[in-house]
Amino acid sequence: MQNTEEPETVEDDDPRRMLGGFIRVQRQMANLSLRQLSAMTEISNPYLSQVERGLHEPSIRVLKSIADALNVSAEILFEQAGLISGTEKLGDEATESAIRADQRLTDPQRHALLGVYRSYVETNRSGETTRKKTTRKEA
Amino acid sequence: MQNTEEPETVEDDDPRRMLGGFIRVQRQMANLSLRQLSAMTEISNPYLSQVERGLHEPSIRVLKSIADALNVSAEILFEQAGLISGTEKLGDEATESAIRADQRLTDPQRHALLGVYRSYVETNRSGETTRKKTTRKEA
DNA sequence: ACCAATCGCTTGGCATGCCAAGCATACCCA
DNA sequence: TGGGTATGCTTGGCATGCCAAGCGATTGGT
Repeated sequence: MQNTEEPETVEDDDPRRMLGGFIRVQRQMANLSLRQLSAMTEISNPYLSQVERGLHEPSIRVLKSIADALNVSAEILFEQAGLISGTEKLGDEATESAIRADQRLTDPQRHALLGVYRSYVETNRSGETTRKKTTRKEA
Repeated sequence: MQNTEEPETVEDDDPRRMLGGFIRVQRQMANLSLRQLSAMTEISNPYLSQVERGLHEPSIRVLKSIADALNVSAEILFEQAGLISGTEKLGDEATESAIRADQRLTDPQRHALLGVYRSYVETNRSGETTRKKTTRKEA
């Protein structure tokens, strides 16, 4: 950080703050102190504090153990981290991915469910007005 | 590095190698050289090389731009990275919440799809034949 | 035979992740 | 009033992420 003074907004990187805030809220909802979460995740409490305030971008390992300890599906955390949705077409594919990865389904069931899902989407597309369909690339 | 000698097997961390290998395969399938991928991702080619060989654990930012450039949905990469291993409960929630959040579905469709999904899960629970559930646990 | 281009890889180093130790505050109970 | 314990935060430094520069091997055109 080159910010020697001025307790300004971080303004450096938004996603970090969003992610941190989200984590903090989740932790508080679970009635956990930083040290308690620290014990569960094997991550030091100061670092957790910094992550929650958006001062650091946690590594994958850290992010996963946090998600794990807070009982938040990792995908949701990644979404918050700006990984998955955002500028992507993945919003559309999220459901498909989830179904594909679902271990509670047999292969035929998976296939059937995907079929139903796609038919719904297709139906809506044909009778739809202006749907926001951002098919695009990222810089 | 606590490995003072032995330039041999990495044997240090498996998931890293798995992830790296997966990325390398994807890149080669797309017929891209390291430098080409480097240009697309804005990540240096040496570092990509190291990641692919499992010498480093890439940050979220890096992982995302790789997934992006290779046209691989980020979730799949995370799966490979051992992040989203299916703790049954979370897998369940992932699918349901994905469906619930899917904006391409109308409310009745959402409801119907959830119904179908739940009935499948229920069916499997009573059927209970071959269980191939990879119950992953980590240190 | 040579040079040019391209491949993947190694190396040195700056930037950042992450932690151990310690500080300040607030709440309790004797 | 003073000590015990809980909270979140700051700081110094080791470990790791990540990159610019450069190297040896391979291919192909002249």
